[in-house]
Amino acid sequence: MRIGEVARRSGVSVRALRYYEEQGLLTPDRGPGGQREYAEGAVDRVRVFQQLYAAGLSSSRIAELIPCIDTDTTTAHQRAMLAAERARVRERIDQLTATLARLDDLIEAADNRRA
Amino acid sequence: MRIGEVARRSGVSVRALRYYEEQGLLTPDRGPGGQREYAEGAVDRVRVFQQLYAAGLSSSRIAELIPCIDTDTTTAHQRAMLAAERARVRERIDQLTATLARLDDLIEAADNRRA
DNA sequence: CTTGAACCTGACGTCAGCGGTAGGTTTTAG
DNA sequence: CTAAAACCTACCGCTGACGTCAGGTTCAAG
Repeated sequence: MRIGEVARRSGVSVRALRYYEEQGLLTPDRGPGGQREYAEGAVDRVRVFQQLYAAGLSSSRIAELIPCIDTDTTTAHQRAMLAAERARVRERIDQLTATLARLDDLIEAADNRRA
Repeated sequence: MRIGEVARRSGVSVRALRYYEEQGLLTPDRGPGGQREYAEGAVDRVRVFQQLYAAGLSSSRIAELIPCIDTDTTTAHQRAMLAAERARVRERIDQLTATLARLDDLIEAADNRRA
């Protein structure tokens, strides 16, 4: 599969895919003409990357997590990182939930003043 | 209250406070020597700003919301914006919750492989 | 009255995750 | 065989929320 198809199927830009490679997240093979050749699983992996990016993880963090995704062994360090990132996401959710409540207050107050 | 104290009490940098002013979020008075003089409520307002920034709102969005915070009337436009931002935060929470589940999967898998 | 902390105004630097462009090569369709 | 679509590398640009000087002013303490 070439880069354009991966882009279409995963919903990210070609540029983004090359960027991911630059960051060490993807290392596709190269065809005889030098073009990138992606394995089937690439599309799913890109989707995972997008999800982790959306969760606020940096490229380097995601790179560190890759062995947890596709190897058979995990080191203590990797497990600790997973736990740490989980905690971060958890905190973020809690914080956003608080913000949501704050916005609800503002909305309620605004509605009252309209009446 | 001068800028340094506001910074300490609100937990942001002096630079950030000047930036907020640049963005129209804060408009402190000026003392005779040209120094910024903040009212008591400034600290709380800065905390609200931080919360909204953390929720992914931009400076200009926050600036638009300010009238909802401290005036007595709100326009339909402002109420619509509040609702839209609320929806955005809600979506973000849902997405993060999905990511959390994903991380939990990874963690469980990692733990199994360790055993 | 001096000195050092805190303040002021520019203005440039940073970082991340790409977007966009230039200039050239490879692949595919007809 | 040709033309266009898709690909390549290399590089500069962008945005947002500040960090970080530089060079000068003001304030509080002794």
